[in-house]
Amino acid sequence: MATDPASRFQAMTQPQEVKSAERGSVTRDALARAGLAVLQRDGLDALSMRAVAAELGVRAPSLYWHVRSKEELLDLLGDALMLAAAPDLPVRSGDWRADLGAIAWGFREFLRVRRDAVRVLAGRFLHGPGMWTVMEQQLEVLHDAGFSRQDATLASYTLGITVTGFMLNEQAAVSAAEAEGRLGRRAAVDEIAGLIEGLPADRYPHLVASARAMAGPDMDERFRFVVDRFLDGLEALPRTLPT
Amino acid sequence: MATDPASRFQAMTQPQEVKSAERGSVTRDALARAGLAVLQRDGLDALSMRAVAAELGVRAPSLYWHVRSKEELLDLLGDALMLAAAPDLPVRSGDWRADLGAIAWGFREFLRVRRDAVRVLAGRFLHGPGMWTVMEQQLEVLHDAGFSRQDATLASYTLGITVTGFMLNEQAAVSAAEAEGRLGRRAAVDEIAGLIEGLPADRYPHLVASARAMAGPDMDERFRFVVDRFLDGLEALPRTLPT
DNA sequence: CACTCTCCCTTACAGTGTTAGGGAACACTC
DNA sequence: GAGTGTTCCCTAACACTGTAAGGGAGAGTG
Repeated sequence: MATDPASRFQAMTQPQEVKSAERGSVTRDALARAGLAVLQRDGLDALSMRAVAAELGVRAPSLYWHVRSKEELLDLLGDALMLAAAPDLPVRSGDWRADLGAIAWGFREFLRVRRDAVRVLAGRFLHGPGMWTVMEQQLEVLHDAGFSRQDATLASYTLGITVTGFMLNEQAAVSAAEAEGRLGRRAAVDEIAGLIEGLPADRYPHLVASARAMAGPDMDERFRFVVDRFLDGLEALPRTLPT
Repeated sequence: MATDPASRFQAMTQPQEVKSAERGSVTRDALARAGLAVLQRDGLDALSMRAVAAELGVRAPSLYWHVRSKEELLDLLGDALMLAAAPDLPVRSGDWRADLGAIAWGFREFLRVRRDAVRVLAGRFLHGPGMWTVMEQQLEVLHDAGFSRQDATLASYTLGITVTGFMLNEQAAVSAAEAEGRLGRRAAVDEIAGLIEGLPADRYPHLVASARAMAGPDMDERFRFVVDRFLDGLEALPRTLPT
C-alpha cells in the first residue's frame, strides 16, 4: 500500500510533525544530567551522541553547539560523577586514618554502584566543581591530621588514582566473568588460580607456589590491603602534632 | 573518461589483481605483532580491525577466524605488551625495596615509551605468559624479602594497579595538554593550579591554600611519592627474616 | 576420486562521531 | 516597526567502525 506516486507524494508533503525542540532546553548542565541518565540506564557502550540527544528530545548534531566533541561531553560527565560521589564521603571522626579510609571505601562503593562510572573517570584529566569538592574533603582531613600542604596534595592525588585504578580492575574482572556467563565476581579469579596451579613450576616457581594464595582474597580483602598499605605509608611521613 | 558502458564493463572484468594472501600467514602471534606495530606507529585510536588486517596483508573479516572480537585482539595485545615489558624490569640488588622500586620505575618507563600501552592495559583482565612473567618477577623479590605468599600476591597486585592507574592519569594529562597545543607536560598542571588559586576561598579553603603545592611536584616526584608510600606500607608488614 | 577442514575472500549492515549548511526565534539598534 | 545579528535547533551527508553471512580455493585424508 501507499506505493503509488500520488500517495507517496502526499506522505512526503505531510506536515511531518517537525516539532523542533524548544530553544534553550539544552544547557551544559542538562547535557550532563542526560548523559548520566543514559549511562546509568544503558551503560557506557550505549552512550552515543544520538542517545544523549534523544534523552533531551533533540538531534545529535545539536549537541555540538554546547560541546566541542564527545570527549568534552565525557569530561562533563566525569566531573558530574565526582560531584555526585562527594556526598557519599562525609566523615570526620577525629581519627584521620579512619576518615581517609572511609573516603576511600565510600568512593569505591560509589564506583561500584554507578554503572560504568569508573570507565568514564579513569584516564580523564578533570578540573571542575566535582573534582574540587572531592579534593577539598580529602585535603581537609589530611591538613587537620598535620600533614604538610605538599604531602597532603600528593596523598590526595595518590588516593584518587589508587582507588580508580583498583576499581577499573575490579570492574574489568566482573564484566569478564559476566561475559563468560559466570555468576559471582570471584569465579573468574578462582578459575585463573586453578589454571596457574597447572603452569610449569620450573618456569614460574613463585607464581605456581602462590596460586592458592591468589585465589584466597576476595575484592574486599584486596581493597583493604591496598588502602591499609597506603595509610601505613602515610603514617611514615612527618607531620605536625594535632592540637 | 571511462564512463561509457563498454569500458566500464572492461574495467569491471579486468583480472582485478585479487591475490588472496597466502594461507596460514596469520597466526595469533602474528596478529599480536601486527597489532603492536599499528599501535606503536599510529596509536590506539587508529588501531582498527582493518588497519591490523592491512598490516598483515589481509582483509578485516579474516581476523575473525583467529579472534572472536576486537576485544579479544586487545587482550592479546595486552599480554604481548606485558611480555615486552618484562625484560625491562630485571633487577636483584639484594635490597628488596630497591628491587621493587626499580620494577615500578621500569614499568612506568615502559608505559611512557610504548605509545598508548597503558590505555590498552588499563581495565583489562589479563592472564597469559606476559602477565605471568611479570608477576613471577615481582613474587620472587617479595618472597625472598620474607613476605608471606599471601602478602606477596597482594603486594604484587597492588603494585600493578597502582602503576597502571598512575600512568593512565599521567598520559591523560599529557594528551590533554597536547590537544590544547601546550608543549611540555607540566603546562596543564600549572594552568590548573593558577585557576584553583582564583577559586572562592570560603568554599574550598584547603584547596585554595594548596594551589601552590599542587603546581610544585612534577610527574616524577608524584610517582616517587606513590611508590615510596607503597614501599613504606609494605615495610609495616610482618616478614620472616632473610637468611 | 570425493569429502572435510582450514582460512581467506567479498558483500553488506547498522551504527558511530562529526561537518556543512539552513532556518526559526529572539535581542538589539536605527 | 524594520533590519540585523546571535543563538540554537534542524536535516543531510560523510567517512569510518565492528561484525555477520556466505562463498571458494587449497590442503589433508578416506
